[in-house]
Amino acid sequence: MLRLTKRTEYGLIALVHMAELAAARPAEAEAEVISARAIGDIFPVPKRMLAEALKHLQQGGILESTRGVRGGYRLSRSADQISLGEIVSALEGPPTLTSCAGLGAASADGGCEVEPVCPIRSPLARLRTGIWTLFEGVTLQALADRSADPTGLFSATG
Amino acid sequence: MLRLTKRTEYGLIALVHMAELAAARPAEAEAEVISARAIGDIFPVPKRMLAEALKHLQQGGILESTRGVRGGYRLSRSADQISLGEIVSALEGPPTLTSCAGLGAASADGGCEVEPVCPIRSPLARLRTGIWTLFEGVTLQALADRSADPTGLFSATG
DNA sequence: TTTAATCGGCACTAGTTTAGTGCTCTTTTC
DNA sequence: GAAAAGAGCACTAAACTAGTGCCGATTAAA
Repeated sequence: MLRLTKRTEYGLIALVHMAELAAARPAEAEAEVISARAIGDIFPVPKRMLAEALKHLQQGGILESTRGVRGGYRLSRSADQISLGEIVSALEGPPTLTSCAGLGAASADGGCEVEPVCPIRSPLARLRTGIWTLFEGVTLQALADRSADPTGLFSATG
Repeated sequence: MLRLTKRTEYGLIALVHMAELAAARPAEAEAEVISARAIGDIFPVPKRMLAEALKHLQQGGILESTRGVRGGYRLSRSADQISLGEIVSALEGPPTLTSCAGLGAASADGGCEVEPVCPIRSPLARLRTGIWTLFEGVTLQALADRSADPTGLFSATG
């Protein structure tokens, strides 16, 4: 039912936490790394799943990782340069909405039977674009700013 | 990954088809019923699943049904009075986005461990509202109008 | 140089959801 | 009464999700 996965939830929790840490730091200070373990100690989430999410975020270019003792993760950019669309895309792939409405205009996994006569392909593709635009317009910064006016979240939408 | 179910796809196909039939009819004419079989003969979709979808739409108050020979379904209102939000809600329940972010502000299935310290509950609830607003703003009429300007779909968003 | 913390990759299990089908009952027209 | 159509219940198989286990690679520190 249009639901995000747990992995995405955990990833978002970690990212928002990192963004809050960044906001509390003086602007000139370099971001310090924080380990998956440290985040897992703060929030009662399955640590392995959290690590899984962080790994995906690193592969998606949203986090930078440092290995070894004292290693960990940090945001690869400032929080206002990271969009929710990017995050969700890294954690569970771009939203497809329907099996046939992939991002490329063409069909999907082996071809859809209905496609030649399908009356909803085009409208659903437009709808998918609308959702995507919504996600692209929300920054990690906006997510982390708890005092933000709700409508402010979607200011970049129209 | 933010995907609609097949049942929803089939339901949407049927609804868009009915809306197109309605558009081709003179305004004063009463809508004729069309059977699940007849729709299934037009579009190559599993007929039973289609029937399942139509049943849900009837229960959701979007379609009216007539039983018996010559029975079938028809739209309970004109296509511009039916929102995509209603349709999706009837076919697969309202979009929840996350397990904890139900429509009622309170928690969900048995209580979330993270909730007391969760940094994303509020922002995700706002995001869910945004998606929901998007869905509410798209009418069946707009979905059925294939020549519509893509941006026209989302005119009711901002 | 050894140890321990940390990320990185592969694989596995159990539970839930989704897709699709079968059967029977009720209603209604012919 | 026969046939067409919706309504309801239950079932199976496949796919996806959540979560865990294990081990290798890297690196700072003792």
